[in-house]
Amino acid sequence: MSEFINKLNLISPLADDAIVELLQCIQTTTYEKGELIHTEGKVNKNLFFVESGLVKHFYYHDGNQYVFRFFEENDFFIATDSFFNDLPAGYSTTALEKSVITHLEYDDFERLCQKYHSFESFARKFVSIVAYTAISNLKGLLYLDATARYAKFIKEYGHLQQRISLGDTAGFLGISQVQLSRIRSKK
Amino acid sequence: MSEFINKLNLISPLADDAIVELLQCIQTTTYEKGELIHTEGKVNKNLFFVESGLVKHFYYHDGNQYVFRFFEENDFFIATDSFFNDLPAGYSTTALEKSVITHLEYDDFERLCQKYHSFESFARKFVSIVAYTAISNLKGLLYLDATARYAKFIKEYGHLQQRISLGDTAGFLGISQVQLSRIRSKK
DNA sequence: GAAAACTTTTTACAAATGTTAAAATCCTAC
DNA sequence: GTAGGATTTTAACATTTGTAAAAAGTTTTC
Repeated sequence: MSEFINKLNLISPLADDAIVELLQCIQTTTYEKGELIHTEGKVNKNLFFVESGLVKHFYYHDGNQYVFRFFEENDFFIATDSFFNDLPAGYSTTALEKSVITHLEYDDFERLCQKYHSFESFARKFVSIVAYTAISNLKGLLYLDATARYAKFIKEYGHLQQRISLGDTAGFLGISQVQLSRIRSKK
Repeated sequence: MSEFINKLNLISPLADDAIVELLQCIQTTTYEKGELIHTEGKVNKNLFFVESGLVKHFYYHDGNQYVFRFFEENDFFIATDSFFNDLPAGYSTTALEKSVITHLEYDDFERLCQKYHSFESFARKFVSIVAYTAISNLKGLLYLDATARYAKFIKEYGHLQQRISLGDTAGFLGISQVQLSRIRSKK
């Protein structure tokens, strides 16, 4: 069975009736390596969950690709602009490996929130985690130079190092591949 | 009367009984220019609201002061680490001008969430705004150089330009005062 | 297993930003 | 209105990072 419900329950325990209804709403899809899960510029209000595999949020600016974040097994992700503000997504999400993704449509999400207080509580906790993670990342970007950001990346995402290319790592750090290669070779 | 309730109601309408109880919980304090509202390293789980004035989140790294964000009239703010995760605050907040601040203690916040579904809905919306704002800021930091970040700052905070010093602006942009001065004089 | 495609490293040079210190300007208190 | 303090600008030089292109290394495909 899907890990989706377990993870969700772990964040904030759901009432039984909420679980029953939730189970009827979720759907699971398999994406091949390189396949897009949602696309920049299009509204996509789903809540996604990575059952297995690895995905990245990315977007282009001046011809360079930047990577917002990676999501691995048991991570939730959303297209922030769409989910929170009904806007076209500011980034795409693609599978870096063959990935199995469960998703919940936003209309169902919102309905569950209104119908079940326990689901609304989960929703708040979930959004809190999104906010907290974003703010933590924000802090590092202001004052760390590329070398320090790379060290931070290794500390936080070290276990994924083998699965993420140098190009994607550089895109995540906001530096050029050349600079990252220099940093790697330095010590 | 405090604008706190009005702003809160605007984000997500509250049930009457929730408003009555909420009004009994909030407190208002006046801070002089330069006074600390909460301090880095200490847990502070309050939800704050700026009735009037201007404040900044800031912290030090390697002797340089960095500014997370500014909050003006009608803005909410929190010490993120504490509010979401019970951790010591990762930054301090200080008044840049004489400021009137309303606050709600976290225990009251949490109790109101559990007691009133309408308050939990507000809480989710509020946290959504926090998350969305943080992620929007995050995107800019990755790929914009200092000149472009300054342009973005002027666009978003232009109305506050007269009230924010060059030093604080540089701290917000994550660049040295010298570099900001160069950018300003360039055109 | 060889060719093609892709990824990573290296080199050389240019542009952006940091650091330190001094000069200029602005503000405030008396 | 002036002295002293704070803020902002300018200058000179060092360091970091970007860009472009080539070389080296890996992986994929037939």
